[in-house]
Amino acid sequence: MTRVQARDTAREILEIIPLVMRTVAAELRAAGEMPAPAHFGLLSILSTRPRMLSDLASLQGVSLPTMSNSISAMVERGWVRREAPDGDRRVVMIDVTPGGRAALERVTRCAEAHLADVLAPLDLTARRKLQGGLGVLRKVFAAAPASGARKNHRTPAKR
Amino acid sequence: MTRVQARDTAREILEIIPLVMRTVAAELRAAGEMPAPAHFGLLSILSTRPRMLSDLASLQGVSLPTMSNSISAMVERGWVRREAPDGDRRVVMIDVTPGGRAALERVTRCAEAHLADVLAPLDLTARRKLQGGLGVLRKVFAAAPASGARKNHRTPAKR
DNA sequence: ACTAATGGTTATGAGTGCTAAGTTATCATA
DNA sequence: TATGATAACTTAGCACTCATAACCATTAGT
Repeated sequence: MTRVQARDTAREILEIIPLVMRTVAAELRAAGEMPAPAHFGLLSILSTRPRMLSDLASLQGVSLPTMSNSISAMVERGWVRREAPDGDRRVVMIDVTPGGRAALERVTRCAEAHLADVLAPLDLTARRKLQGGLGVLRKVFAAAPASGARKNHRTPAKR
Repeated sequence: MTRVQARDTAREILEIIPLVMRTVAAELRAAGEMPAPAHFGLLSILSTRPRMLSDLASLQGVSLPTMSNSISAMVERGWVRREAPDGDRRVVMIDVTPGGRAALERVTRCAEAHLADVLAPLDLTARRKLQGGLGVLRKVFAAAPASGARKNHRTPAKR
C-alpha cells in the first residue's frame, strides 16, 4: 500500500468509525437500559463462559482498571457476578447472571432491529462489500492491539 | 437482507467498530497531543471553512452542549477560535487557528504512519475490500443519523 | 411591547479510557 | 521461615464523550 493510499484510508477510518460508533451508541441508549457498547461486548463474551478479569481486559484490549470499573458498573446493574475460584485466591471470575443473559437477549434483538432498518436498503453487492470490509478490519485490528504495548499494563520495568 | 444476515452483521459491527475505535484512540493518545478522535474530525471539517456551532453539532450528530464543550476544550488548546459574525449576534462561528492547522497536520501524518504500518500487509484485494466496506458504512451511517431524532435537541415541544 | 423561537452556555450525571499507587495472595529463595 | 518479587485486583484522580435540564441572549412575529 502506498503512502497516499494509506493516508486516504487513514482519513476515512478516522472519519467513519467514530460516526458509526456514535450512531450505534445512540441506538443502544435510545433502546433504554444499555448504557454502552462495551457492556454489550462484555456480556457477549461472558455468555459463552466465565472469565478472569485480566482475560477480559486483554480480550477487549483495555487496561485492568478500566475493566474493573466496567465490571463494577455491570455488577451494580445485576448483570454479572464476581466470584472467587477455589484455586488462586487472587483472581476474580466474572460470570453472567440470568438477568444479564436476559438483558443481552433484549438488546441483541433491539440492535438487530435497528441495524436491520439501516442495512435494509443494501443490495447483495453492498452487503458483500460491507462484510468483506469488516472482515479486513477485524483481521487488521485484532492482530495489532494498539501500537506495540499490550502486554505490560504496569509501568514498564521501571527498574 | 434477511433477519439472520442483519443480525450477523449487527453483531460484527458491534464487535469490530469499538475495537477499531479503541485502537485508533490509543494511537492518537500515544502520539501525544491528540486527546480524542472527535477533535481530529472537528479540525478536519473546520480546515475547509469556518462553521456555526450548531452546524458542527449536526454534522457530527451530537447535541449542541456536547459540541459547545468540545469546542471549549479546543479553544483552550489554542486550536480554534470563537468569533461573532456581523449579522446575527446569537451565532458563534468557529474557525481554525494556525496552531490548529499545524496540529491537524502533525496528527494526520502520525495517524497515517501508524495506520500504514497496520495496513501494510494488505494486498490489493484486501485493500479494495476495506475501502468498499468503509464506503458502504459511510453511505449507510451518514444517511441515518441515529434512529429518527436529530432535528430537535431541545425538549421536544413539551406541550 | 410581548411572546415565541433560535443559538449558545452552564450544570449535572453516567460512560469510557488512562496512569499511579495501593492491597492481597502466591511463589521463589536464601 | 522470613523476605522480597510478582501477579491479580481495586481505588483514586484526571481527561474526554455524550446526554438532558435549565438558563441567557438575540431575533422575529404579531
